[in-house]
Amino acid sequence: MPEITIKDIAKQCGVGISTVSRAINNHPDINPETKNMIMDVIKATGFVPNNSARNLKRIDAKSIAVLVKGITNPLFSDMIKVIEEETQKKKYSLVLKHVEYYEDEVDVALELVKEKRLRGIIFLGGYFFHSQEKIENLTVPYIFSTIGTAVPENISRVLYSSIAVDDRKESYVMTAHLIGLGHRNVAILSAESEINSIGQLRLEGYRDALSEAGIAFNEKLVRRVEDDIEHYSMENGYITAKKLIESGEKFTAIFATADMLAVGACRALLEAGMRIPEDVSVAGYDGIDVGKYYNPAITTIKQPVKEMAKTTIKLLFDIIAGRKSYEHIVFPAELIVRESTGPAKG
Amino acid sequence: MPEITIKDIAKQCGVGISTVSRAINNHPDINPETKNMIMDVIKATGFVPNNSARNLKRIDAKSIAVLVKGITNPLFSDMIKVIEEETQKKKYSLVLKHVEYYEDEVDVALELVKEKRLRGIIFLGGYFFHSQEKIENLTVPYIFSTIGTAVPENISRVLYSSIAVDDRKESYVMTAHLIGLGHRNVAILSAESEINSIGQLRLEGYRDALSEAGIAFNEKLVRRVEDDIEHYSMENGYITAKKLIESGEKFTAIFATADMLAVGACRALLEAGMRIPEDVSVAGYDGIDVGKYYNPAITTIKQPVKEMAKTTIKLLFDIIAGRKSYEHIVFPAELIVRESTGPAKG
DNA sequence: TTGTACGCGTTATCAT
DNA sequence: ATGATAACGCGTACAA
Repeated sequence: MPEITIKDIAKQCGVGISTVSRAINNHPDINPETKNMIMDVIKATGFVPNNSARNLKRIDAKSIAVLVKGITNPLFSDMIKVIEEETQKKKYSLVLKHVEYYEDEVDVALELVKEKRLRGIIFLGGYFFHSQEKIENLTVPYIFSTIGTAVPENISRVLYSSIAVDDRKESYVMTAHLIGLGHRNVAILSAESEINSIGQLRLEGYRDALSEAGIAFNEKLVRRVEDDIEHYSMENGYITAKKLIESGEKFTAIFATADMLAVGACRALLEAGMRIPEDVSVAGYDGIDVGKYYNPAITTIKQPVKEMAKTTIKLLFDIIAGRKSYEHIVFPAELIVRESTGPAKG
Repeated sequence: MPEITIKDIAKQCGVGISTVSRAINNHPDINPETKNMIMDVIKATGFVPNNSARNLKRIDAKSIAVLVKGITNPLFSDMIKVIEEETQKKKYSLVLKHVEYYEDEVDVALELVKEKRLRGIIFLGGYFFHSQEKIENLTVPYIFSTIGTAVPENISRVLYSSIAVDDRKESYVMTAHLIGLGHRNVAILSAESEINSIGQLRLEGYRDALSEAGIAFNEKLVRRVEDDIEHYSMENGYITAKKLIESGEKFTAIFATADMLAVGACRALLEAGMRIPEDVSVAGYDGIDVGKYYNPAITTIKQPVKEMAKTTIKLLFDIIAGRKSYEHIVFPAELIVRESTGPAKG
C-alpha cells in the first residue's frame, strides 16, 4: 500500500510542502485559514507524519531518555512517574526505553542518541561495567540512578553522574538492627555475586555488622537465590528460604536483601509452621508497598525513591544547561521497623 | 559536534559508502578482508548507524510492536516475556512501547507503524473506545489482548482480533463460590464504572450471582476505589476496605476485583482485628504471585496469562501471514481456592 | 566485489 | 504568508 505522505497532502490542498509542514508543526508564519484547511484534509485522510524522517531532519528534539533494565522492579515505576512529570514541566519529551537483560545498555543509548537526538540519558537498573572507551562515545550527559544497580567503579568518576543509596551501609544498619534484637544466627538471602553488584554490596554490609558484633561469619547462612528464575522475586525468596529451612541450619532471623524475597521467605516460614517474628524474624530491603501490606508487615530499608528521582532529573537538566558537569550523590535510606522483626527467641 | 556518519567511515577506509553499508548489514557480497577492515574502523571510531535514516529507507523491518498502557500491571510482565520469546523465534524484532495514560493508543500505533515499518501490533491494557474511522487507518493487523482491558464494542468485530477472559462470567464464578460458602453479605471492591470496562464487567458478574441466589443487591456493599490514586493498587484496596469497615455496613466476605486490591483489603481487615477467613472471607482476581505468597494465601480467579500470550502472538503471525483474517478468542479462567475464603460466620 | 547516485519523508533555508 | 529546494544519513539499484 502506498503510504500517504506530506506530499500527497500538499497536492490535495493545492499548497506547497513547506506550508503543510508549517501547519503540522505549529509554525507562526502561516495563515490560519490555510492551516485549518490543511488540518481538515489531514484529518480526513488520516495522514500521520513519519517520525523517522522527522528525527532525521530535526536538529533539536528537546528530549531525554530513560533506559530501564528490569521493568519488573516496582521501584522503577515510581521513579519513572516522577521523571515523566519533571520532564514535562521542562517542556522536554521523554523517551522511555526498555532494555533487554541481554542487551548492552550503552549500545542502546548510543543508538538512541543518534536516532532521537537526545540531550540526556538516565540509566535505571543494570550493571555498569562498561569500557571507558565505549562510554566516552556517549556525547550527551548521562546519569546512573543506582536503585537496583551498581555504580561503575571502573570508569573515571568525572565521566558520569550517579544517584545512589549506600547499599553497604544500609545493609549494615539492617543487620545491626537484627543483632541488636539478640539475633546471633542471621541468615541472608542474597542475589548476584558480581563485584559491586547491589547483591554483593548488601552482603558486605551484612558481614560488616557481623564482624563488628564479633559474630563469626557462617557461610551456610548465606543463601544465594536461584539463578535461572527472576532474582528478586517472591518465588525465589520462597524457594531459597525453603531450602534454608530444610538444610537444618540454625537461624533466628532472615535478612532478605529485597522485600520481594522477604515476602516469599515469610511464606516459606509460615508453611513450615514457624511464627514471625516469635520464632524467626524477617527483614527486607527496598521499601516497596507489598512489605507494608503483608501480614506481618515487613521491616525494611526504605529507599527515598521519589526524592532520588527528583534529584536525578534535576541534576540531568543542570548538566544539560551547563550549570554542572557531574555529581555523585548518595542518599540516606531509612530503617523502618515493622512487625516482622522482634527479639531473638530464647 | 559533527556526528560521525557512514560517509566518514567510507572516507577513512578509502571505500565506497555502499561497501560500508554492506559490512554493517552482513551482506554476502563483500570481501571478508574489506569487511574486517571496515569493522575495525567502525569499532575504533565508535560509529553507530542512525536508526531514523535506516527506518526511512528500509521497506521491510520484520518487526511488530506491543503497546502497553499501564506498565505497572504485573500481569503484563509475564505476557511480554512470552511475546518476546515467540517473536524472536520468528526472527522478528519486537518494539515495546509504553503508552501514557493520557495518550491515545491508536494514535501512538499509527505513528509507530510509519516510523518503524511495523507488520503488526498487540495492544495491552487501555480502554478501547476508538472511532472506527480512526482505527481503519491502521493498515497492519492488530490484536487487543484484554487482560486489564475492555474489548471495543463500538467497532465492527471483523476489523480487529481479541484475546480475552470472560470477566463477567468469571466474576460470577467467584461470587457464586462465596455465596456457596454461606455468605449473604458480600462486599465488592470495584474500579472503573465505564461501560464495558473490566471493572464494570466484574461488577455485573457479581450481580448475576447475587440475583441467581436470590440475594438482594445492596448498593452500600459496592465500594468504588479512589479515583485519584492508582486504581488497582494495594493502597487503594486498603483505603477502600477501611472505609467499608468504618461504614459499619455488615458483610462477611469481600470480593476484591483484583488481587492487588485484595492484599490491601486483607491488611485493613487484620488491622481492624478481624481474622481471615474466620471473620471475613477475602477473594481476589487475576492470579498474580502476591496472592499465592500472602498470609493468608488469597483465593483468586487465575487468568491463563501465558497461554493467552502465546495464542495472541500466534494469532498475530497467522494474520500477518494471511492464514487468518481475524479471530475473537475467549479463554477460560480458573477458580483457585486458597486460605482466604471459608464458610460464613455464624 | 566495489563504487555512484538516487530517493526515503521530512524540516530548514532561502527566495518570492 | 508561501513555495522551491537543499540537506538529514542511510540503503540499494545500477553501473563498473
